[in-house]
Amino acid sequence: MEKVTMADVARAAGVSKSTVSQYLNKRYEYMGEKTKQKIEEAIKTLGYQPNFLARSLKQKRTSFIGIIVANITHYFSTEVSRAIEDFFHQHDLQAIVCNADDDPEKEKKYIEMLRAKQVDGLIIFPTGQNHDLYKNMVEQGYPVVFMDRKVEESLKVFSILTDNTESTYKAVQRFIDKGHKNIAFVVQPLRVSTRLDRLEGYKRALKNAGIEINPDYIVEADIPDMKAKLERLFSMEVKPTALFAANDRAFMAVVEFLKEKKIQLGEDLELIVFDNIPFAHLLDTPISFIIQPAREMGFKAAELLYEQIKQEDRTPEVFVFPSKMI
Amino acid sequence: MEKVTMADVARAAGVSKSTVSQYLNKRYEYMGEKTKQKIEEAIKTLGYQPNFLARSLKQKRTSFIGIIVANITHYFSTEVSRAIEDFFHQHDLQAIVCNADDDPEKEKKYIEMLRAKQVDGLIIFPTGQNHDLYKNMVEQGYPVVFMDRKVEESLKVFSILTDNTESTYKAVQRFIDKGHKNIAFVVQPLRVSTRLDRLEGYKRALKNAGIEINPDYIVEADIPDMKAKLERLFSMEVKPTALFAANDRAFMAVVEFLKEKKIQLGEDLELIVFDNIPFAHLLDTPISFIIQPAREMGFKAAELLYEQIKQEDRTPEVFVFPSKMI
DNA sequence: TTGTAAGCGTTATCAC
DNA sequence: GTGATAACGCTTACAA
Repeated sequence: MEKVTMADVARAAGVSKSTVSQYLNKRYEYMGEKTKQKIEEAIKTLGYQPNFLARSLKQKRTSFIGIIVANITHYFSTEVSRAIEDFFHQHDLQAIVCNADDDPEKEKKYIEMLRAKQVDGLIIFPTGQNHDLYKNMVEQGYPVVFMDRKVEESLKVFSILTDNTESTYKAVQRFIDKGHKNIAFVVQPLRVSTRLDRLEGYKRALKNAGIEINPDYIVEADIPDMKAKLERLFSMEVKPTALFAANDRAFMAVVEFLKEKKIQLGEDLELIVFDNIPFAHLLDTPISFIIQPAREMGFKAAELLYEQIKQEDRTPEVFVFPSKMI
Repeated sequence: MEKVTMADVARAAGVSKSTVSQYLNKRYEYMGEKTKQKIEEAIKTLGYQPNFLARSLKQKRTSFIGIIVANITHYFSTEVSRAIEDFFHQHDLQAIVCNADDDPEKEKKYIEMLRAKQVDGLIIFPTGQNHDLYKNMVEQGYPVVFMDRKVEESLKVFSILTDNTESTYKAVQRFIDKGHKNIAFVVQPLRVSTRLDRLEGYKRALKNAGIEINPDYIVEADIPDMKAKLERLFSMEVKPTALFAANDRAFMAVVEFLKEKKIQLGEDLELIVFDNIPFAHLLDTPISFIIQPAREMGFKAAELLYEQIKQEDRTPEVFVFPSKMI
């Protein structure tokens, strides 16, 4: 195993550790040409590999940043993460992606682990249940950016969101314009702000059109239970003619259900989904998607985090990126 | 920012650093109950968070492992990575995923970076162009497992592969059984073993059936150039009636092309793809997929790496997981 | 231009 | 049971 250390190189080159360190950090302004060469050679022959851990300990930065995703199975999350990774790769930082799996305990564990391992900052898709932790980080001035979901208003933090209510409102409006009256809304448990905001948009659109909100048309269920609830929805006397899926996972559940029941998309039912799915353009079905500008959002988050890491002070702000329907 | 260190806790609790360390490592066999409580209290009031970096430096392990993926845009890669992450999560190690983007230079950079940062081991989807580096790691006894693609035979390493040639052979055989004679093979540059092996299976199947291999039916191109080459393929006098896409990216390019040209899948052309794609089951098109047991492969790789990390010696071996067509 | 020595925050080995 | 003290491998004043 590797054991060659800077001291070995120094010895081999007949110089001191500090000189080697200078060399490694490319500070050869005032370095003798021969010293430089001797070091170079020693490194080669010994096969020396610097230990960044030791450096990090000293410098108090690891060039790692963490991304804690509430649920990685949302395509949106992976798109955003990828954008963040790309940004940091350009700045020679490495992103570490952790999946909290919608579990606040796991989220907590990850936040603590990453902080213990001294990552330089965190971008979090919050589960929303760890306010104290969030607050703690913010108060300590630890670089952090929240993504996708709101955290308690009182926390002064950088957040990146999309216009959930607005976009949903417009989409449902579209259904209404087309003459739909029986519009279903399918969503996972309303624990998080995105889902609540989208529901709000749905309700507002109906209200605005003078359509009564029928609670039976609002299907709230965990993915495993969704099928059963959909079963109930589609066995109602007055079946919905349009359906809004509040995210990609809900959408998947719906499509699977429809396939099974042989309900024809476009004919028996119109569908709008909040979120993009990979290869959406491959489907030649008449589904509309509300697409968040994932890459832009990711880049912005990365940029905001990077500024904090570089200690460029700036008051926290919430950035809202509008989504587009296609 | 956080600055509370073990020394602070020790001082506050009126004990020595070593005792605190004992406490943190849950070695309270021989620890006075009151000392324990004093430490506990000091930690609480100071809000002490241990610094794992320092510990890692001392213990020479970081509880990080790296995954270097040749190209993360292959769905297979993300499936495998996820399985690996899951495995290590159970063992309290964190995976760091890096995307080499099919670029050997980038791969090299990542390998060096991760090793410099002292990750405990590496699972690599090799680009294949960094033999010296690979060799170097193996010779130094650094824990490493190769995934998906073969590296030079001479290297005695753990590898996880699928039966590329066999599976392709069978698939093409199926085309032939159905009466197809003009079977195209679409692939990205034949730089890597998987693609070569799949091509080998294709050729063998044709040969075995006494069908002459027509080089014009073998489309080898980078994704951006693929469209042009497909254009050429489908403007031949004798158009292919069946097409084998050597991976998901090639498949995507093909489907886009077909859509544009309004060529009907199933009617004008039959399609088999090597690789799964997300939501494949949503498509109600008559496409066959050759699916690698990604999770199993990932778990196996993780397990093999973990054994190495735990210093459980074992001679390197190549594991071949059969794929299945659906 | 190069060397000395003191950290960085832990853990580990011994004494006591 | 607990505490000095020396590592771990590097960076960084400060000296020389």
